[in-house]
Amino acid sequence: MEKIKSKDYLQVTFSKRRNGLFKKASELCTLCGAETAIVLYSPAGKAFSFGHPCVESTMDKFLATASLIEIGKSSLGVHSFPDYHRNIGINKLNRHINELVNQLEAEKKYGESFTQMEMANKDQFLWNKPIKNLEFHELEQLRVSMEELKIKMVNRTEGLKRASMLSSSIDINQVGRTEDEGVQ
Amino acid sequence: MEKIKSKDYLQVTFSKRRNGLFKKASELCTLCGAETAIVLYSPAGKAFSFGHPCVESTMDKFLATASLIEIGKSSLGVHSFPDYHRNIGINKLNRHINELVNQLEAEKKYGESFTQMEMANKDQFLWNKPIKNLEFHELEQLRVSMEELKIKMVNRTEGLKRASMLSSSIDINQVGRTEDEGVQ
DNA sequence: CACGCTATTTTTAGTAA
DNA sequence: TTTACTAAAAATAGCGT
Repeated sequence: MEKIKSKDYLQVTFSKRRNGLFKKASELCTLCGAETAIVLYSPAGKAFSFGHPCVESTMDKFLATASLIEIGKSSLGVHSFPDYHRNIGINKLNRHINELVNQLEAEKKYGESFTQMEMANKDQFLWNKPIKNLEFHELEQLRVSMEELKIKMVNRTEGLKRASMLSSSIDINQVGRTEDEGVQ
Repeated sequence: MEKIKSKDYLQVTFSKRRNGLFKKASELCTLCGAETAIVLYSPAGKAFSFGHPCVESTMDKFLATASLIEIGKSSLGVHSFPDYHRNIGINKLNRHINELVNQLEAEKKYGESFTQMEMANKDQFLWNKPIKNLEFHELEQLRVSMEELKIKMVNRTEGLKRASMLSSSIDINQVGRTEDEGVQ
């Protein structure tokens, strides 16, 4: 099976097979209640997408758990391209993946508390005033607030560093995790 | 076509059809040289992915252009589910998309400078020492450093707020863009 | 690009391992 | 979760509109 050379046939084939692929995906969704996200770029550079319940939610879920891992770093390019369905080495990778998932979940928590800190903090007004204009007791309050933030940030960056160091040694194109995270 | 009830058959069917889907995708890639990203969550919550040249690059490309739009918000659920292949309303959406793309590019910049600030700042040692142990001039330096960070953070949260407000008014499940962005 | 048509190839359900 | 087998169902190429 090779790349089609005739531009006309290429377009027609792409169009047909795209519909076929999306139909298969939709059948899989209805039949199994699976969550899906598909992104497709035509040879002309046009984007098509399909998702259930929607592209973004599924992608987000994926990015939230597997994200920092450079999944498929050299993945389906060239050498392993025809081997998408093989089942070798998956088990070997599960340890790494689980580590990463835990890593990332911890990371996510920091991220959430961090965001809350940014947005909804009761000391928000302190952060929005020029420091020059603050009274001394306000300054002290801000200092405490900043120190809290500092801790969260340090933890967060440490988490990121650890996660990225871990992930840099992994190279996969298909990942199955074993437990957790019920659908919905 | 309905959701399979028997758990055993559901698993088998999912496994088979997942392979079918990935095979179709890989054929589409070789035949047409298309870029692809597929993410699948099994009914058990297990993640599978396929991508060419890799999941991340294709996703990134997609997210960079269409991202914060809640693509397929009500997408393939119920009403529009069988209409995955329709091609209506694309032009109407392009304006929104362009707005969002600009929004996101600005947003991305803030995010990057913010991350740099966190991680690679030359004052990093200040952030890693207990505040109690800092000399006065170091404290002053840290204060400046924090004030800079504060500005970035405020900008960042403002950007996020604006972007999410914009995106909440859009609702599509398939997007074709008309110009730009040649493949590769 | 989308659609109809049809011979041919491919995929799938159902079953069992 | 995967594989093997087979009859039945579906997708596709190649053609034309």
